[in-house]
Amino acid sequence: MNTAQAKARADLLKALAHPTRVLMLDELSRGDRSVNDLRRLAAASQPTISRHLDRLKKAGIVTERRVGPRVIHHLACPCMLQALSCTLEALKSVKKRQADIV
Amino acid sequence: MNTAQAKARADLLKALAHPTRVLMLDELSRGDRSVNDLRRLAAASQPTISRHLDRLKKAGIVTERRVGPRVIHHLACPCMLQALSCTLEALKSVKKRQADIV
DNA sequence: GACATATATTCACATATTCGTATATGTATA
DNA sequence: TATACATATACGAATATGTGAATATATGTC
Repeated sequence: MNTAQAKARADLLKALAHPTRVLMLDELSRGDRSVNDLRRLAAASQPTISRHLDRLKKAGIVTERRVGPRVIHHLACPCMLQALSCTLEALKSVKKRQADIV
Repeated sequence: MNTAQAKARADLLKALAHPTRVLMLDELSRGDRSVNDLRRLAAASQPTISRHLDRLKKAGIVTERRVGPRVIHHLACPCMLQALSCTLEALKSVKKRQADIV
């Protein structure tokens, strides 16, 4: 892997690497959602949610379409869900190892 | 998914989300490596490499053992490689979508 | 013990990220 | 056009992250 490739991958991972965005992607995996829908998930202000979504859009993970006054968001890269499920497995593995040491 | 779970997952993703650490994990997927081995991959100083490794260790993704004067690093969480391969697929998907628009 | 090699830590600084408040924009409806 | 609702952007402050230079620590060899 070269440097440019590594940077592109790291940028994609960064786009995921925030608790609020993790929650958002998990929710979007169950269907398209408006900004307000997603806002209810996280304890954050509306502008904050809007910016997190913008980040996901810029990374190309999420797309949007306008329906009346709302902007509906769609998970354009379902493959990124694998990265999420993979963190769950990793967490289990880390916990298990720590338990073995103790 | 609750907030604590989302934070734990995001922390794990953050540990991966840096070009140098992406390169390191890719290299460690092919076998255990010393700090100096990994240093050759990335254009960074020795202290910088050391701290990136520390970050991976604290996240539980990498373990270390001392062999003589060297510290050998081992990928303890091969499951995290899925997150890496998944970014490759996502990058392809994003590029394809952009090409379709153009 | 003196010295070379391998790795870690401290420090100071630059940059990036995240956030809420305030404000602007877009859309629908009366 | 006036008003309400949904979403986006600008701004400034707090915090986190990344970095190299200098230095400290650990290990092996002579």
